[in-house]
Amino acid sequence: MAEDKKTFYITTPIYYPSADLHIGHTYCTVMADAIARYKRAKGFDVRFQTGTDEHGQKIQQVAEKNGVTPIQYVDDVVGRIRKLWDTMEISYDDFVRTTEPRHMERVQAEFEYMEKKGDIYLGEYEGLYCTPCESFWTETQAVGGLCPDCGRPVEKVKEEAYFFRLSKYQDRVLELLEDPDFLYPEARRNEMINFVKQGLEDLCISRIDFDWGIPVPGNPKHVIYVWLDALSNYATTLGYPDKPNELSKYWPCDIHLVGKEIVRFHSIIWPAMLMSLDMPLPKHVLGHGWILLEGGKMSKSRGNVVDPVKLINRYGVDAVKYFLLREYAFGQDGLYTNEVMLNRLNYDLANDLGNLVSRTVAMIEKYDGGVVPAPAGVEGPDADLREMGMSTEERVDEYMNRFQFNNALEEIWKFIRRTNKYIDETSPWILAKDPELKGRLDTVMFNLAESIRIISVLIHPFIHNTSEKIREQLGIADQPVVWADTKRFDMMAGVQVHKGEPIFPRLDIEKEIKELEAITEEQKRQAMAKAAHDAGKPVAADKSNNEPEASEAGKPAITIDDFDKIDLRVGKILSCKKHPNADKLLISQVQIGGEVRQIISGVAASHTPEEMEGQSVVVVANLKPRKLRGETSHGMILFADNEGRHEFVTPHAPDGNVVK
RNA sequence: CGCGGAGUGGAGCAGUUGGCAGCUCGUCGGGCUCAUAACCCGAAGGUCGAAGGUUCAAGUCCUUCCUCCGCAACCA
Repeated sequence: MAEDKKTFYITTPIYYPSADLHIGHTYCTVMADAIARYKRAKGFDVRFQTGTDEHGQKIQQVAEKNGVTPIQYVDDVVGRIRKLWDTMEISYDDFVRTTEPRHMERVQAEFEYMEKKGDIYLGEYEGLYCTPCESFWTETQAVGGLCPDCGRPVEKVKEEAYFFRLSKYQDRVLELLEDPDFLYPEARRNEMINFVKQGLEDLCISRIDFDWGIPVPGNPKHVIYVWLDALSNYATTLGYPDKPNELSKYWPCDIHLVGKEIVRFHSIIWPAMLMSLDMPLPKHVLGHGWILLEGGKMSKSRGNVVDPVKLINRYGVDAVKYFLLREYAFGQDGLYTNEVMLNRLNYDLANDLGNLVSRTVAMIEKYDGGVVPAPAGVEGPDADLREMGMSTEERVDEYMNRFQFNNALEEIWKFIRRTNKYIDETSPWILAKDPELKGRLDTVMFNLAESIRIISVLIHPFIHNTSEKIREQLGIADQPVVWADTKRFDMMAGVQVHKGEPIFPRLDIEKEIKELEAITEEQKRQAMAKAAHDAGKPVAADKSNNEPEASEAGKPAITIDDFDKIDLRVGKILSCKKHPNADKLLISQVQIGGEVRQIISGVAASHTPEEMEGQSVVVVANLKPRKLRGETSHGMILFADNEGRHEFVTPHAPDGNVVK
């Protein structure tokens, strides 16, 4: 029986450990975990894989900045990522790191296979290169032939590189995308079809300008670049290509769960690679939406990242999981606020579910000495309750098959509310007053115990700790959680219940919001203090510093001589107009002493030209002139960055004055 | 015409293949007291961004337009 268990393979993306993860990554992993646990409950032999994508230039650079080797750097971050998943009780079966030999060797084998087949060729990658920065830039990035990072001129460089014949698979990929079952949601599918129809170019898959990667077999001055390395993880861990039996057990993958930003790589490039490798294609790619904050996307530099650890410490793993799964519609972006989250916890978990368990167990203790009585007969709302209880599983299953976690949970909660209503309908406290109605009271208590038992099974894949707490109070903690038991209504008679602590204590929302905000402020403050602190000493000395906030917010210390190089002047904006050919730019004529300069500023989102005119400002006067979308800017007007809004820095002195 | 997303009762959102517009919260009124000031019932509240069109029938399909939001170009 166990032999012919159906298998099910689901993956999350492998995350890039250049920084710690935030609630967006948690969201994706929690969904994958819920699917994995659900499929296990349904009897599948599940393989759930997550991991980290550890190569590439950015890791190499961040590690250097921190004065450690790349592997030391990623070991540290990956350790914290694994700890996060442990804390969240993510039930992954395998955690892949692209720096592991089992992965690297097999990627090289793939490369050789594809090369032998003629799908990989050595060509020339042409780009604009800035030697001091060791970076390539595109034509549009390097405006005016200058490096966007350091301002020095870039040179056109042709570099040897390997290419994958992506174009060869264009028609087959298009065919795949036209299968409505392959890629969800539909909006993404249309987007991808459109993209492919515009034509696929061959993909550059190697680099020689950095070495933190998997060497190209037979030509080790090249390292394999990003996608061939990263995407392969889904198959290399299964033993591709040397262990075909293990591979075929779980391959093709059932679900690649990914964020919408990498749908393209998973629904176009990865299938094309697999076609080249003569491997079966994954069955589904699911692209989920983003969790947005008020005012836009989460971003480290804006300091508005929601830290999952903070929420878990305060409210528990199940609360965070429940919220993520219940609140957002799959595939669409969703808004996060503390208030929305706290409301969910209170209404659904504390009021509806937690309170239902409390009141039921309390009544069984009060009326029956804590032992669930046997039912006497069916009447009134009994049949409706039982029918709904035993059929909820079907509706949950339907939604889960369409990856609609929010609706699946909503179905379970409909039954929870139905059970609360049943208590009102039957008014056990009235039945308890009349000894002749004891039989009826017994039936009611039994039906409630059965309903809650079913609920405990239904919620188990999503919030298993809560399920176990409920089963503890129901007195069935020692019995295995069996999915098929959601179809029964005859298991609770004679069971001894135990009243315990409230499963979810009710929260004081206003107080919690205030405290969460205080914590966020404190974290921001610490990050800034740390950045300032780190800036004061050589970076190499601080090996423990892995916080990207620090490197982004803080700048290295400079001397007074460095500062002296900058010529700061007071200027007065005489006139201002919008840049005719750019959304964010304003062009100002600025009086600086006897001179009038044209200076362009990227502040159109914060100020109208009218607001600019007449302002006194501080200007960097000796900045090299530069063209911006066709207009020359000679200098820079300073603004204070107030959470994205540019505020004027106003000097109270005549124009032309030196600022020092 | 750069790419994409969104505009649905006070708020946040669902609305599969077109078939009487739903959910949670909030508001108002009522019920109950077993329970975590929880639970249950009822009510008010929407020209589904605008205008055309297809259809017996459109939030749902087509066209045009308006407004927001990401990304990209650009933020000396």
